[in-house]
Amino acid sequence: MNRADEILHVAHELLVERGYNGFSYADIADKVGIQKASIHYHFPSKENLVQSVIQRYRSIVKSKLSELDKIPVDSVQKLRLYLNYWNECLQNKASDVCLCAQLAAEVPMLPESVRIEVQGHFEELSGWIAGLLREAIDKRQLSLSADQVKDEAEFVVASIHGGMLSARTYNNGEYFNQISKQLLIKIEAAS
Amino acid sequence: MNRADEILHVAHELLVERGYNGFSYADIADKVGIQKASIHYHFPSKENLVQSVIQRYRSIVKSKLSELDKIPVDSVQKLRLYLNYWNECLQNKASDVCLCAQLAAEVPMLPESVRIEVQGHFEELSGWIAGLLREAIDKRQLSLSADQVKDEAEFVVASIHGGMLSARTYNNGEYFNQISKQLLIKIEAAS
DNA sequence: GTCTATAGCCCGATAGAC
DNA sequence: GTCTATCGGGCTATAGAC
Repeated sequence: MNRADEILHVAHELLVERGYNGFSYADIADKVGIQKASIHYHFPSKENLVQSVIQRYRSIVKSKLSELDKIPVDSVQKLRLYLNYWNECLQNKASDVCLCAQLAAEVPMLPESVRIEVQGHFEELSGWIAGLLREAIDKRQLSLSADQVKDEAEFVVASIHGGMLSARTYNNGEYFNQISKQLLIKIEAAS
Repeated sequence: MNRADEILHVAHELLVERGYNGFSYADIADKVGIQKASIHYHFPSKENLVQSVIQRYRSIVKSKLSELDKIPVDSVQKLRLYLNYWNECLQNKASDVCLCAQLAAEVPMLPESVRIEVQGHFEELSGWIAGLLREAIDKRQLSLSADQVKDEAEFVVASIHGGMLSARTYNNGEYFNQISKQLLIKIEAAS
């Protein structure tokens, strides 16, 4: 891992833990073991750095979701695998939420380039979930009309992000686990 | 409204918009039309000020919820009224979310006294919703076992807070409206 | 690429006059 | 209660040596 990647990795951790306004170049420098000024060589501004962190995150998410898509299981099971991934993260550390769910709280203050990336992730995630729902409808595993799919997908996204917020607030990943179980029960109830 | 209340009111607005790390005494001073130092006379530290803002918020919430409890409608309708309240807030301004949902994202960084207030609000809200669910079960409007009530209430809280996050991210209160509609559909489906 | 040094600004908080 | 002035420190960012 080269120095730029190292900085992106540490910045990601700090962003998830503390948000845009809650971390500084000094924090990164301490963790990486370099000086503040060296970070500016790789990423000229904080806005640029954070945008790069999110772009990297989004590309990782995209590849993980397409890996999920390749697994030969039904679409509700794919959603279950996505929820399990976050459940494992949150059981280890209750504040280890999705980067974009974390930054969503700061959206009104974020530089525009960063805000656009956060919105982009939300759209991509709800788009992926909408795809799962359509697949389940086609296979008669779900009885939902086509014009309800988008709203249902946004509901699923909101429940997931809200579950992360609850786990973080109570400092207990088990809240996310229970909330995601309730979510799956409700989705499967519409079958 | 005396000066202390005025400061609390403005600090609340700034906190909801920008979070704990996103606003300063200078911001409050500008909006109220006084000097920074004057704020310290009323609230010696930022931690103290924010704790006071949340305590005031929680007491207002508590009185509004007990007003709702007095209305002679069924419990699902009470939840609908709670959701409608937030829906109106978010239609006017998509970033006008619950103070504690906003601060939840910053929980790992908050001073302990503030974090405790945020957790307290979460518990109180989910407790109120659990009460509604039990009432509906007693009246045979909902078929849910007693040991599912707490998880169901936490799920409702998470969906609401996640809906606020989505409205803020997309800068569009309509997202909250749709998400809260989906939530009510799912709750009523279990009847 | 990384360093030291520093500019320029904002932060929370305090002292003391009025 | 509110003011002016200021302290000590943190912030992002830049300049320039190595």
